[in-house]
Amino acid sequence: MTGSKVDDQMELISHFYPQNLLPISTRRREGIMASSKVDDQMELISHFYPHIYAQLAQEQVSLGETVKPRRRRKKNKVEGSEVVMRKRKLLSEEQVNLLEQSFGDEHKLEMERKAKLASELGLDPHQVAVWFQNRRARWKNKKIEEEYSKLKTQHETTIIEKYRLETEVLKMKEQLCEAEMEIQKLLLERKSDISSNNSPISSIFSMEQQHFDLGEFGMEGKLMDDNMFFVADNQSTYITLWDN
DNA sequence: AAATGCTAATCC
DNA sequence: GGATTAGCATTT
Repeated sequence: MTGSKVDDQMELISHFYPQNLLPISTRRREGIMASSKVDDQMELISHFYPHIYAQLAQEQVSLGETVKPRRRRKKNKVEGSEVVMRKRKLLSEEQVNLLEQSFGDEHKLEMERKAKLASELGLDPHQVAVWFQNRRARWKNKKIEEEYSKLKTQHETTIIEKYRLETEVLKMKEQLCEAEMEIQKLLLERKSDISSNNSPISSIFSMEQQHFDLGEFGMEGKLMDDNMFFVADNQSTYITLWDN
């Protein structure tokens, strides 16, 4: 890696992440490189002691170093022939905790709260704003997913109930069909009996049957003739014959 | 090491 | 504010 490339990189880092332009950066410039350890150190400081980190950053600024937070540039962008890589640093657990706590209180972020949080966390207020924006998006997604799975289980139980009811209807139709067939069968038997006996046609098909109310049994009955009794309740149909 | 997940940051 | 990108971590 050439020196100028390192410089270019530093320029980019400071461009996107002015807060990274601190003590260590000089060492990098001087080619001592192996930056990862030093970076890790600063990262640790920023992660676990955001206040101290913020303070350090503030000192650097007041010492006159040109660390103006310029507006961030985008992603992989071709500048001349160079491909610019965007850097990204995760927030520390502590920072996230405080942000979460704050988000729990109120999803919206007014200027005052933003500034306060930013200084407490040692972050750019813009970062805080972005965090809240993203957090709201995540929250909304979660809500949508919750609503979706709620509707899904609701739909599933409805489908099951529908199936159960359809089965019940089928069963009842079958029962009804059997009962009607039984009636037909018995009526036909009776009819042929009567005609073979050559006896006068009884009142089976007329409206003159005597009507009984067997309320005590929750049934209704009709006397068909001397030894046949037609009973119907809401479950099934019976023909009761008794010997004389 | 490819796939996947998460999320900070960017763009519109 | 929504959609998207891309860096980083974790999982497979």
